Parts: sequence; C-alpha cells; structure tokens
Amino acid sequence: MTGMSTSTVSRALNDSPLINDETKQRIQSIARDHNYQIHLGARNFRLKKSFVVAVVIPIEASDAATLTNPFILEFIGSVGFELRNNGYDLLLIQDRKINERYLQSGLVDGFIQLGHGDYPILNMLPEGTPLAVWGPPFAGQKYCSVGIDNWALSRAAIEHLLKLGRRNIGLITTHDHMNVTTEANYRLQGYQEALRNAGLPIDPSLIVSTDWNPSAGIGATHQLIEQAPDVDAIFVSSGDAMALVVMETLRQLGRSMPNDVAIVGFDNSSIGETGALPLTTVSQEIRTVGAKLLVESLMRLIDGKKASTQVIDGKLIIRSSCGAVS
Amino acid sequence: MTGMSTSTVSRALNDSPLINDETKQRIQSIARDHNYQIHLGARNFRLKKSFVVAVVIPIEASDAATLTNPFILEFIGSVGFELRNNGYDLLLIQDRKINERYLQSGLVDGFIQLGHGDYPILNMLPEGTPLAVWGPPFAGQKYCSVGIDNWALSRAAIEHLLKLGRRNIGLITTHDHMNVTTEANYRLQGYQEALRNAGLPIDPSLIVSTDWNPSAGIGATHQLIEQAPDVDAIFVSSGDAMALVVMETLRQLGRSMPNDVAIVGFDNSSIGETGALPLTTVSQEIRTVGAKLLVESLMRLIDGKKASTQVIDGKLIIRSSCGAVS
DNA sequence: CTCTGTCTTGCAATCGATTGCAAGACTTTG
DNA sequence: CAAAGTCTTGCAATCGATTGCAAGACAGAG
Repeated sequence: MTGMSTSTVSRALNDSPLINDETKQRIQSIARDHNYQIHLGARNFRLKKSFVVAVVIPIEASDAATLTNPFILEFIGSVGFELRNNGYDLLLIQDRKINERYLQSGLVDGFIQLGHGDYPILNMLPEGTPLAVWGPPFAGQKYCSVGIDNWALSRAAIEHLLKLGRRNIGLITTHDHMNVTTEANYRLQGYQEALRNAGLPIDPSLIVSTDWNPSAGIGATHQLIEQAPDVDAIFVSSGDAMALVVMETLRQLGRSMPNDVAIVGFDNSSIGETGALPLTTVSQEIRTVGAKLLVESLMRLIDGKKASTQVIDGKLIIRSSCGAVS
Repeated sequence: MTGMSTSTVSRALNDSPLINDETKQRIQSIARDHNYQIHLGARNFRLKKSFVVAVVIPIEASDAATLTNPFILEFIGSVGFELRNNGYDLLLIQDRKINERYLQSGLVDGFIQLGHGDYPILNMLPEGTPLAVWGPPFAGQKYCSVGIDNWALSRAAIEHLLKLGRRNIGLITTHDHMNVTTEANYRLQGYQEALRNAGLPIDPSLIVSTDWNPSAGIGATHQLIEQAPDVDAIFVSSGDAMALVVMETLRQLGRSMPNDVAIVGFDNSSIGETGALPLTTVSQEIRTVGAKLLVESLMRLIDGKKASTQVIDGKLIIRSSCGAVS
C-alpha cells in the first residue's frame, strides 16, 4: 500500500472532504502511477448498485426477420448513447419479456424494453421495479412508457393520402392487429378513424395482415391486389423495410408509383430515404427525443422517484412516394 | 433461514455431493417456494467472474450511418445468441476500441470486437486479455480473430464478373482502403489480383472511395460514371446498403442493370435479397458460422487456453444483379 | 497548564456468496 | 467394545470496496 489504511485510500480516491488535501494528492498520484483500477464488482456489491441497465429487445437468432429490422439497431444505439451519458452500461437481453432475475440478482438496476411485449406480464411486475417501455400507453397500464401516438399519426398518414385524392386505401398490418394492446391495433384504429371521418366505408378486403418479416410484403401485396384491384394507396404500417418490398412487388405487378399507388411506411428508416422512390413515412423520433426521455424516466425510477408515461410527438415525413400534394 | 447454516444452503443450491440428498431437496424446495434468487453480484465477486462479455461495436449516436448498417444488428444478434448458449450475458459497448477498465474492474470476463478498429492498439494489450475480434487476420497480429478471407472472396467476386464478360469493372471502397490493416485494403487487393490474373490493367479512374454512409453511394456513382463512362460492372465493397443506393443512382442516370452494369455487394444483408434486382453479394456467414466460432474462441481464452486465429469460408452469393452466366 | 474543538486517520463491520478445514454422528470392522 | 472410516454439517475466512465511530494530533481559549 501507500502506507495508509484502506479506508483512507478509499476516501482519497472518492475525493472525500475528510481527507487532508496533501494526502489526497499523494494517494491519487500513486494510484495513477500504478495504473490502479477500482474493482467495480466489489464496489457495486457493497453499494448495492450495478450501474447497468438491461435493454430487452425482441430479437432471436432463429428468426432472421428480427435481425433485419433497422429500427431495432437505431433503438439500441440511441438508448445506449443516452445510458452512457448517465454513467450506465447497457446489458443486451434478447427476449420478449423482462426477467426479474436480473434485477433481484443485482446484475442490473433497471430495464428498458422495446415494445410492450406481453402486456399483462409487465402489469404483474412487483411494484417498484424500475422499468421504462418504448411504446404508446395502454389503458390500465401500471408501468412507465414513452412513445408516439400511433393512432393519431396513422390517422394523419391516411388523412394525407385522402387529401391527395386517394380513396381506396389499403392497409398492411401484422397478425396481432386485433389485439387491443398492440401498436398494430392503434395503427389500425387510426386508419379506420380517418376513413370514417371522411365518410368512407371500412372495406375488409383492403386490409391484409402478415408476420413481421419484410419479405412477407411480397405475399401481402399480391393478396391485396387480388382482393382489391383498384387500390390506389397502401399504408404499410409494419415498417419501412416491408414498404420497400411492397413497392418492389407492385412494380413487378405493373403498377407505377406514386401514380397508380401511393405508399406510406412506418419508422423512418434510412433505407427508405435513398431508394428508387423516397418513402413517405412516420418517424418515431427515437434518436432525437425518444431515447433521451426513456432513459430519463428510468433514471428517475431507479432513484426511487416517480416517472409518468409520456406521449411524444412523432412526425409524418412526406417524401415522393405519395406524389405531389394536389 | 431454513435452520441450516449458510454454507449448507449454498452447497445444497449448488448441488454439491457433500450434502445429504434429503436435506438438499428440502432446501431447494424452500428456496423455490420463497422465490429465492441468488445474488449474482455477490457470487461473481467471490468467484472473480462476471459471466458477462463486452461486445465492442463501432456505432455512435452522432453518426447516423453507423446506426444504419444492417450487418451490425445481425452481428450483435447472433453473437448474443451464442453467448447466451454459453451462459454469458452481453454488455454492449459503443466504441471503436476496447477499454481495459471493463476487464480490470471485474465487470466483464472478455471482449468481442467487431472489426480490428485501431489495429496497433489491440496489439499492445497486455498478454492474456481475452479478446476475439471479428475480421480477417493481419500480419503480426498478436490476438485472436475470426473472419472470412476478404481478399480471396473479393477476387472471386471479380472473377465472376470477368467470366460474365465484364471488362471495365469499377470498385467502390472506403477512404481507408490504402491502409494495409483494413478489410477495405484486402478487398482492394482481391480486386486488383483478379484483374492482373486476367491480364487487365488497374485503371485508377475505376476506383472511387467514400465514407461508410450508404448515401455516399450517390456521389460515388456519379463520380465513377463521370471518370469511367464505359464501366460495365461495379463491385461495391462497402456493403449491400450502399450497393442498393448505387443501383438506384445508376437507374436515375439511365443505366440499366444488369445489362449495362452488373453489381456485386458485400455482407449479404437481407435488404439486398428482395429488392428490385436481387443482389449478388459476398456473405460473411456470421450467423451460420462466424458467431459460433468467435464465441468459442473467446470461451477458450477466458478459460486460460489458447485460441488461434481462424479464417472461415465466406460465400459468393449469386443473384440476378450480374445477369445470367454467359 | 488544562480543556475543548477541529482535522485527520484507522479500526472493524458490512455487503452475500463460496470453500477449506474441523468436528460430530453414524456405520462398519476387527 | 474400541478403532477406523464414511457422511453430513457448521465455523470462519475470503473476495475488495465503503463507512460509522473512535481515537490521536494539534491549535486556540481560558
């Protein structure tokens, strides 16, 4: 050692006011010279903190589709950036639900989950579990979430198409869209509300559901064209990656865009920006606002404070895949 | 407690042969009933292990391009899957280089890094640092890496184009391609070797370098077409995402594919598969082989064994973006 | 010179597990 | 019945930090 006791050294390194300035300097410089690294495992154990947050992402190696979703990487990257700004590390958990084991075992201080996953499970968590979920609020939800208003933004997307004179607007959604506690359902509701407000009927043949895999857009497009040959716009609410596949399939089917069919996607992925026809889409603003609020909320919860569910402003980003405004 | 001492309980839960079977059952069932969770922080502290691996990925929130690279998500997902199979968690570190602090402080047991990053830095790490890097081997490298033979596969890609009768083959690469310890350089070497073997000159006007952002493909394509108007094939060695942008730009410039220009990409991202013109590309086989070997190597290093650098078989995946074989 | 108060520093407990060693109970053998 | 051996269990140290409390050194006041 430095001739001092461990308590003095500990206090010196933590810049405690109890320690004489001179001693402090000396100890700190010795630590520096010897390239001393505090053992965070021991420290965290003693302090009952880990300074690690579990980020729960529904990707599975067995399911190629999930490893393909560009929104997920953007989510991980921007949340990780905000966590680091707050002095936390990111433990990535590939699962559809949070596992309390990580919290109870002292491995992490809290959870951030992408999507509500299995909604009832989250609601049954013990009170006080620090958890911030990315997604829109649902009725009766007992935990904190941050997300855009999927319903309103979907309505805005459809209203945009209506304003452009489109009348046979198709919807491509995911199989879970009838489950009330899903984003897909909110997007469906927004779609339906916009049509109702415009006095148009809800035509079931204009609605097609698929799984999450972007390539499922091929079959969905064929099905939609078959069921509703006069479709003049498609809202691909399952994301931009699938929207690109839909556009390509339409092209092969001899439909021109945006003239014959206008397209709107979801997520504002960069892949939609530089394609053949830049994609009109809904931005979730995860990188600009979402990640920051999500992490801020979790930090409050970890500190034992309250954090309320927030709805942030998304954006309808208008590019040429819908044609010019008429 | 259960009436037993902590040592007995500890041994019972760890299924030690020292403990009477009956006692063991009783303790285990009590633990189950009380929903006991071992405190891994304490255990890991005692055992001087963390069962966490740091995965170092060069993504930055400030740099949108990196959050866009589809290969990165595939890498994270498949490495995470393999780690979990080995009982390890994944700590995501967004940086271009590993930080020994994580190891010394007991937070992680080892590192997996995507790409060699700053090659000399890795070579100066203290011996015994458990590190497995994804990438091709470089001369004088002192650490373990796993990756495909970028040189050979690039040569194979060009040979494929030559066989199809292409003679003015362009290369889009990244700015670091003249640095000998980069993948970009290996890809350049493969390109040049194939041309040399075919008795063709290396024409500098056929080589254009860009940054990593896929949208940089627009400018690169314009530059290439201007410098070499008779280009009849382009090897986009910077990845499939950029290859798609290049194809779109060519289309806008009035070139038809694959007739006027054949295209080969890199990484075999799913976005290239379902596009207008399915993309011929080089697969790094990360999901099928790479992640497994990478994690296996790291496990050996963590156990104090040796792990040798490996070159795995990549694949040239032939789709229609080069036209039919003539 | 003594008493009190301020500054520094060290002692020792603590966090929650694991584990070498000792010791008690019980069984087997001579 | 005693000695030796086998099975179980508990004691206590340990991992590397933090921190409440005690105690020593020193200065200033009375």
